[in-house]
Amino acid sequence: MSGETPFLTELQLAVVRVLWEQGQATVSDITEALRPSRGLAPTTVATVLSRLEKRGIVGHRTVARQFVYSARVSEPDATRSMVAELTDRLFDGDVGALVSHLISAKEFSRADLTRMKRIIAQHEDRKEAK
Amino acid sequence: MSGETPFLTELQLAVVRVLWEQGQATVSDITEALRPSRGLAPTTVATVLSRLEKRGIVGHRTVARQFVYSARVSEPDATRSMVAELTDRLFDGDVGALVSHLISAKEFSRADLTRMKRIIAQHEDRKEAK
DNA sequence: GGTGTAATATTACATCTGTAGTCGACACTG
DNA sequence: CAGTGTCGACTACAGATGTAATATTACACC
Repeated sequence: MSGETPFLTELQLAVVRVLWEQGQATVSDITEALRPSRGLAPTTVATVLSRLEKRGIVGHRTVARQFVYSARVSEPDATRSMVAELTDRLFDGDVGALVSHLISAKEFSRADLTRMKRIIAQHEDRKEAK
Repeated sequence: MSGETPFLTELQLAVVRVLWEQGQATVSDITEALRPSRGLAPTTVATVLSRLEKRGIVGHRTVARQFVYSARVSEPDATRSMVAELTDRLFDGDVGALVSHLISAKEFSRADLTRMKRIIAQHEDRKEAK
């Protein structure tokens, strides 16, 4: 189901993010939203959108002669598949290895570690309860 | 120091991995190593290698008229930067958010959670000792 | 010293991506 | 009805990547 892993580039992600945030948006809406950070031509945004549509990442309906785009992939799903993709590539799918890497690789603050422990504990509780 | 984040594609990673594993290797060594999984032409491997060299990911020295390549980027560093890249892209650099996502997104086994806690504890000890 | 051989260098080409210009259609304004 | 502004469609083009064929070159061996 659902289809291939949508791996989004920085720009693609920026565009889809606007859709996630606003629910739906026209080319100009998105161009505007990205103006501060990117300053792209409307045609550029349009091109990106049609390519994303070809991949099934977004869809559109026409309203008053204008395309109103919306995301076809939820943010959680996209995030999940991208993280999964990297986990596969780098850790052969072993999520534990990723976590391990995260913890040992970077200098984590005591607070970070505490937070993680809390997150883990919460998850355990949820499991427990079930 | 060190430079830009080396984001490696699947193929590039496969090639560099051979170098990480074998320390150094010629084009044919790598072609051979990847034959089972990919079956690439030697020229393809050579092309990939020279492109990687242009990016500073690998380097070579000439021995008996043959190029002996070796990685210029360590596996830990490459892994780190790729994970960091994704963390930035998806979680705005918040590693805790990534961990949180990992834990809640996937069904982790009790064992996984335990393992994580152990890893965290170990890390804390190391900090403590310091 | 000519030749075959092995390895590198060069060239090729399709696809994807970032980025955008231009063209054509249509609706609204007078 | 003609002019004009808006939008999407189409075209363009450079750089990266996957994939490889072909050209060149430097040796080692007769």
